[in-house]
Amino acid sequence: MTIDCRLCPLRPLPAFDPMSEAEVEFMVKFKVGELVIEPRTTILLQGSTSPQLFTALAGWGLRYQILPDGARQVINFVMPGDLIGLQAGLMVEMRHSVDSVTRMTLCVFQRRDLFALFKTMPQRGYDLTWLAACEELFLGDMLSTVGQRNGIERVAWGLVAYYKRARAIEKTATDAVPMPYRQQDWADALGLSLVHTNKMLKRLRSLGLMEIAAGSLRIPDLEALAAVANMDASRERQRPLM
Amino acid sequence: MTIDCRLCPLRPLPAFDPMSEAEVEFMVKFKVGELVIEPRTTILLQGSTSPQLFTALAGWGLRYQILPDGARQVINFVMPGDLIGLQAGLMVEMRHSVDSVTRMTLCVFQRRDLFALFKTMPQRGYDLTWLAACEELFLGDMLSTVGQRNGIERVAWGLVAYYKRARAIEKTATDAVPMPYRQQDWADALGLSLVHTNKMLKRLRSLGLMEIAAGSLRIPDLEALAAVANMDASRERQRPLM
DNA sequence: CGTTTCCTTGAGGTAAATCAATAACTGTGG
DNA sequence: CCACAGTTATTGATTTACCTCAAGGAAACG
Repeated sequence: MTIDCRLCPLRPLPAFDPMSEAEVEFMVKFKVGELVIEPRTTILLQGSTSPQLFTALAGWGLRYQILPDGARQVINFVMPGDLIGLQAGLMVEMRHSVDSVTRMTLCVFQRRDLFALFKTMPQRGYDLTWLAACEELFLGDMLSTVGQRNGIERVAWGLVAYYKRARAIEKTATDAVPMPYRQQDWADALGLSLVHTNKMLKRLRSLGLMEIAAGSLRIPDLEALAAVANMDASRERQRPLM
Repeated sequence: MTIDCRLCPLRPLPAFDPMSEAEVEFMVKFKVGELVIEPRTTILLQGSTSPQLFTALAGWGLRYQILPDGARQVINFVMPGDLIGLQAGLMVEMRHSVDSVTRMTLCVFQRRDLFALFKTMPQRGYDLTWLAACEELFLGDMLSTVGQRNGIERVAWGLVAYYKRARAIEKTATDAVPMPYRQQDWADALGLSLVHTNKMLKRLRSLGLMEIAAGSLRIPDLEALAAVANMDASRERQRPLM
């Protein structure tokens, strides 16, 4: 039994653009099923091709690339509402892998239906491009962080960006967001060693700027942490949901 | 006097996907003009909005982001055939700037015509998404480089990636490609200091792996340089041209 | 309750940053 | 054609932020 797009629990969230009734009806047909993935399982493998693409409906994942020498770069943290596998859907093969971290539920779409989407529902094609542009924008910020910020700034930046994104898809009013990721995941995302990441986190914690406990992250003063991160204040913008 | 899309000098190049006659005819109407930009001039400014987007028809540019503390991250090197300003076209404001490095000629498109493109020429909408996905893919590789590779690997990786891309749009059969960028540009792209970049370049040069002289780059043995870079051999894939 | 995984902390080493100064270009006007 | 000013490239000396190594402690897990 799968969730009907008409009743999608994500769409009403503040993170996402509203969708017309016609678009929702289209998505109902576009969605061919749901996939439940166990924790720490590979969803898409670097170098492979996939006949499907997905939207994360629930659960948390990890997008990463492995270099020939075995080093891992975490590209981003996959949250509910994120599109997975656009590369595989459009181009020939994936250049990064996607793993689940918690148990995940994915909406499944067929790659071969993708062109029909552009043809019969241009608004959705436009949204898809928008989504790809969002991703590009985020990766640009990430690149600036890893390329130009020092250790403490990188960690602070990562936490702020993560927190903002996670808050926008949380239904609850608490100031804590889920944090199912390991310090090693953060280290690989920020281009730091595990040890150094740990020390920077300790510093931020002792400054009272953040708290990670029991699988959740709390940031009492987002402005203050953003100041440490050497980043502008910018609120999370609404984006399309596929 | 502007170049007719039907006679576009870029489209026949091996770097780009072929285009149907109907698509070319569409582009003729979509293109509203040409813009000639002097060297070292800002084309699009971070934080601004633009009613236009562009395709680089000739010349070389630089896409970069400035952090609050003034640090500059070069996002990529803009070459002929590259789309400029998709972010500004889709979303509200640019999160990075684009500068010319040499004199450039740009094809100009209207942001307000963008949705019509999706509506009347779905294939072109699809191509645009593909292009955005290409960009995302590149930024992922760039992120892995800056996050995981050391100095010598970064410089080698940068040169190989640049060379492959530049070769695919060169008409000549020489093994040299234009190199109008400064070492400072490379340093800001790779997340290294100018001094260290210089030392790594010197090392690669003394190993006979590359040669930069008189504004052009020569790489006698691409395989060898790629080996230093800790990267897989992968040839440049054809991509859409707007 | 033993085993594995993850987090934490200290010590020492190193790649890369910073500082500083000179050399090689590039373009401009006399 | 040369002198001059302003970039850009090169090199050496010194410092430091971060990495690696190593080992103990705290959860998590069957």
